[in-house]
Amino acid sequence: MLNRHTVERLVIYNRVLKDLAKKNVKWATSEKIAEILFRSPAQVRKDLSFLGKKGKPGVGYNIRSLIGELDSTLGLRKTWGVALIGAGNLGRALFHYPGFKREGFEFRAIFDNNSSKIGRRWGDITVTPITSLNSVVRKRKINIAVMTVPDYAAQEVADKLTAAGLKELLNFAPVTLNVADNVNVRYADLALELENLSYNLNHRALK
Amino acid sequence: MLNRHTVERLVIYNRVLKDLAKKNVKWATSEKIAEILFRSPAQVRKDLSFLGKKGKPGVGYNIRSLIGELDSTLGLRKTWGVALIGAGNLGRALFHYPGFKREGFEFRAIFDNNSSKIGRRWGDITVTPITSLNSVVRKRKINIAVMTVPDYAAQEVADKLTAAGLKELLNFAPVTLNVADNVNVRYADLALELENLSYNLNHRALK
DNA sequence: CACATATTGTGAAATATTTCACAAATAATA
DNA sequence: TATTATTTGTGAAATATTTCACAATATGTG
Repeated sequence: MLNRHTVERLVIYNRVLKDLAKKNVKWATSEKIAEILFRSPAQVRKDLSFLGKKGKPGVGYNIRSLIGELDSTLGLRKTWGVALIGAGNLGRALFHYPGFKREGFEFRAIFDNNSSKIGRRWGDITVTPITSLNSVVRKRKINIAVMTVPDYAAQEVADKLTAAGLKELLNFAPVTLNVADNVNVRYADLALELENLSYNLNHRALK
Repeated sequence: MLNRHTVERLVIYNRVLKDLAKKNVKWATSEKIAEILFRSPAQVRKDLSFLGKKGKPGVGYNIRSLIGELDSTLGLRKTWGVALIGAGNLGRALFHYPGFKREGFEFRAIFDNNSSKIGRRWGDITVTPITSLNSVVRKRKINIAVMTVPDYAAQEVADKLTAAGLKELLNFAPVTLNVADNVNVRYADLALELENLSYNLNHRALK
């Protein structure tokens, strides 16, 4: 089992390699990859070494085979079922985000408790109240939940999702969720991202 | 100058403290804060110690004064001007995201080169072609750019933004940007977030 | 084939980050 | 006021992560 930081980097190597493949590049050295990502070649090699011996000394890594290996390790050869919880503006944007389908993530359900939204159709999916969660998760093989609910609702929604057996959550609500150890939450807190930039701005101003 | 990881945590402490303040809690110990965030009390204390001595032994931290200190350090007492580059679905969702204004981030310009979007009004802001970037950045005091442009356009847009003097970028395009050392980029790559979860799913399946 | 050149894979060394542990400081109690 | 309970702030120790450095391996050339 790889640690979180390594996986975060593998995911990025994969993207960079797919970019290079699109440009018809066949081979890349650890130095080349490191240069694109502003990292050290040693780190790239150590990270990639977790995949087994895939590089050729004197030559580098074969991009196609490395992408294949990364896709396997990262679980990107499969299609995963995604449920969207919260049919608001942000939910809609994510639902239409092209990057998801491309990597095998398929929205299969949309939940919202707002009666003005229930029953509406987004593409071929109907917005459903969250009371139907358990059966939908089972029937449509949902693996991942993307939470775009208001902050006050987030913990309760997370409880329901995990009770329904979901273990992988992507949370856009600005709340730290309290979940069991075997549940993974990734936080995409957009305001916090800006606040990090704000610190830099402020620090520049003070200099 | 604090390191990136510390700032990332300060930003989260600030959010947690504001939550507690909303619930009328007046004091919090490092242990309490750590518990909410699943971290160690020692780390909370060490992080907060960068603000100077703000805690009271035997009691903990006064939430109001700590929030004030964090807001100052993080630059959240000021209002920052934000430009949105890319008037698509995701851009629209971010534009309406309530968390930004609350913390003093104000959208003051929207750029898009798509002629069908130029001239449209979002609230009281008109979508403008990116050719007007330099003058708008100056006139409307833009400090931060939020990039929701397609991946193929991202580097070129980043070049223009930095040429216009912007040094803080929040990038939603799935591309590693090549920028000068004095420019900060934060990446919000939504597909990568799902791919991290995918690794966990896959690993569970293999067990 | 011998030699030169390039780059991997990986223990060991160097850095960075986190936790420990405890003296100092505060408050509550008698 | 003395005593007890807490909890901070912080050097030192423990962990974790990254980089170094080099033997091993692949390719190209004459």
